[in-house]
Amino acid sequence: MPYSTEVDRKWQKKWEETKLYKFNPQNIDKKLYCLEMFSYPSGAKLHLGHWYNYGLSDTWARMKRMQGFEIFQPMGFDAFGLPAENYAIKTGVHPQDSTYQNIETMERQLREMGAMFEWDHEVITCSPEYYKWTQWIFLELYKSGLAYRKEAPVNWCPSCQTVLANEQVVDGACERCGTEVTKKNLTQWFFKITEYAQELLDKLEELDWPEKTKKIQTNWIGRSEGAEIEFKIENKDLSFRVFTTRADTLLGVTYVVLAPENELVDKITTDENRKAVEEYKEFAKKQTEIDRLSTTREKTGVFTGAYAIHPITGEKVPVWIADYVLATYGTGCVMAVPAHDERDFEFATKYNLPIKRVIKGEEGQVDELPYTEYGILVNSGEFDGMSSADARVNIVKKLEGESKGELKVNYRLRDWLVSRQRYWGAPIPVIHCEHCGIVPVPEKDLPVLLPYDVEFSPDGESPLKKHEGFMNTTCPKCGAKALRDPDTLDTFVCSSWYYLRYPDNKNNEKAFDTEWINKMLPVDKYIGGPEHAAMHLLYARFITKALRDAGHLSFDEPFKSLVHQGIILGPDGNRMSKSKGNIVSPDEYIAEYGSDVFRLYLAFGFAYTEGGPWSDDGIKAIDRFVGRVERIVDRVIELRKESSTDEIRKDEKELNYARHYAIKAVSEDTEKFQFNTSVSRMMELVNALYKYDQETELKNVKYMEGIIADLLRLLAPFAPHLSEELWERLGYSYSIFNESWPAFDEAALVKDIVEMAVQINGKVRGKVEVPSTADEKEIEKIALEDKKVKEYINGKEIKKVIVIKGRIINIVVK
RNA sequence: GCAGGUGUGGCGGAAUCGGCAGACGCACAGGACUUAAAAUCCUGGGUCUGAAUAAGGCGUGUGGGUUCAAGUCCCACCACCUGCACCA
Repeated sequence: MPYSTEVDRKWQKKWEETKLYKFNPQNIDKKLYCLEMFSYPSGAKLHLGHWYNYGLSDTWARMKRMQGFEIFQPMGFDAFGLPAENYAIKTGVHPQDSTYQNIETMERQLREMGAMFEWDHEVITCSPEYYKWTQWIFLELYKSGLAYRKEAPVNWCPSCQTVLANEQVVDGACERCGTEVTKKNLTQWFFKITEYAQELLDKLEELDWPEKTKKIQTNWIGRSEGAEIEFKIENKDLSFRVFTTRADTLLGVTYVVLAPENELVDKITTDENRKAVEEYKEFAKKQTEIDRLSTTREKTGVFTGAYAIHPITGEKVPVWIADYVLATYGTGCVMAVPAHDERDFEFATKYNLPIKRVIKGEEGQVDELPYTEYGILVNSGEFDGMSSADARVNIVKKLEGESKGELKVNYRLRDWLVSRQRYWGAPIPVIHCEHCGIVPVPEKDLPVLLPYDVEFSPDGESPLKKHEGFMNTTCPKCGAKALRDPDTLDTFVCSSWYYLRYPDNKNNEKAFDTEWINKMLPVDKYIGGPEHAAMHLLYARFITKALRDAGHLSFDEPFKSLVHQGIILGPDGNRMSKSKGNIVSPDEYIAEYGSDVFRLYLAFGFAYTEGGPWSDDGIKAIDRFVGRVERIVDRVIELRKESSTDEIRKDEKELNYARHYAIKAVSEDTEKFQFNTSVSRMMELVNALYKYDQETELKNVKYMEGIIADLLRLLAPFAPHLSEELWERLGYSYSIFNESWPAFDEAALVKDIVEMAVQINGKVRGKVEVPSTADEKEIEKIALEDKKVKEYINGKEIKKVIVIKGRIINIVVK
């Protein structure tokens, strides 16, 4: 039958019945773990982005299979999370019901894609069998001291009366109602990812990841080398430390600034200044995200009335508070050097604080204040004349002797806030007991089940808090009445370990078997969107390292090699969105053309990592190409009945060249996820076959058929159903995916005669044919004797002749 | 503001280490087949000057540079995109 969705269904059924793609653990030595970022079942359907990600990853994996690898390619669902809950608030449909319904639809669509997914290994993060182990991981981290609780400001929407996740804050406003988001202090759970900051940075080097992504992580971790320097408070037994990268400017300090939230503030504020300080703290707290993000905003602050003692000069410097100092970075205190820092300069100018130059530029350099470059120290006593680079070390060394300072590395990375005051997530498995404090739920009592009958309309409190049956429990330690933790885990926790569960998803005893997982992991190829560069990919790396240190696995990095697919835009060149009405939905196209045509278009129409605008004409072109392949297969079947030769003549050699050129290029390009050029090379091979059919009177039909068979082997990963169908039509045995990937013959790629361009003074003026065996001298001779070339060089002096074998001849004349 | 990326025909996009720019395809034009159309098959093509299958000029965001040779390397700039954003 001609290619259609019927063909798709026929082969999907057969593949499933014969369990063709089932991973065989016996072949563990050839295992290849190919993983795509699993999908979030919020929309009811699979969208184009899923197809682009999964379809072409499957193409890559299929080639690898044919090259002899044992492929493990699982699929699952990242099923907890806010969209399902928001949908529930809007429509009243329970998140669990809508989620499982969406999963069902998406599973069906994923099957229709015809990928090799191991459905036996599916994981769904909202199922108790899965989140039991998410909770277990939380407890493992708690045991290792990597999970802790502290009060922290969280995003708060005053209109919805609820806490928002960072992703829900769009440009400082609530994603749902547009109200400006403020901060609210709540006691929250954190994972101590900062403890791994250095390793997360160091190990990036050895990963086969896009450089861009590594750069994003490097910036996100934000390592900064500097020093901590201690200042004492005048007349009090109190001190604080500042973090600075410019210890060389220490002698230029004219005041110091604490973050308004710093706990020292209350202790040092004088009575005269207390009112102003309290007011300012209140003002700082009310700052909305929008205000804070505004870069044009003027700096504000107030004097506390207290003075600090300069650690070197012993001078008094005023202590201010200002919200340009962040409580969460460094020590939450800074030394202000207005002469050499733009922010301090602006602040000092506004509040009439002294400005003292301590660095001057090199001779002749413009060094107007604020001068933030390195230079030579002045006004710095014993350090005068020293370079900034030397001074920033020497000054700290001097302080070190008096234990008033030390060199220090700081990171921009913050600990990961994992608790959410939301319903649709994994409950945090701890119990709060009046007598024993925080008590982890014993492993045997896991999972802490998420109850179904919960009122989840938002009113600022965790929905679980209102569920008495859930909240009330007994303390596992002392047996007294106790309460459960009402918060749920950030969904990024669920997705930070799913790749560990896939290979051992049925394990009831453990999250995974250590020995087995050490064989199956790390993931050999991970494919997904670049939007996860900082969050998911960093969290997953952290969880892997934490579990390694807890003794549960023995590898350092979860994803050896990473590829990001690009984004497919609407036909108008804009990002697809409902409001723009430019959404392309895969289903209609698949119904019309079949899933292979759809996949093949995705492969051919875009540079994989770039993406680009969708085009209906493009998919039609692929439909035509598929027709051409089908017709040439039918043609050769017909030719079997006609007379044939066994000779390998010039035409056969030419056709063979096209074959091996295609094999080589498709192998190399597909390996690199360059699907578009791979398809181009197959088109060229098809064109060559048509030419042979058209122009060669008496054909070597056997030879032609052999080349068509190779074409189908190359095409199989790109158009699995079609290729399987045509393979069968040719009478070959099931399945084409048990065939091995064709190898190319270097000898077939060597032509007897090659054409080379001849340049005169860098411009192409002619072409010559030279035997491929000719050496440079001979090539030069042939070129110089060429009639056309002679005309150009006639009467001119030949200065130089450059011959690049197989490429070009350049004759320089005067 | 800082960091990174991109810029190539009417369009999607190719071009390994600096070596014939525009592979492959779309759209377009011409031809074959057909009563006709569609489909199919073949041919053409960066652009400008030329009747031209003659010859030549100009061409990879802009301006310089290195080189026998630059889309590719170096310097400066422009536009768009992404990430971070008072990080001391």
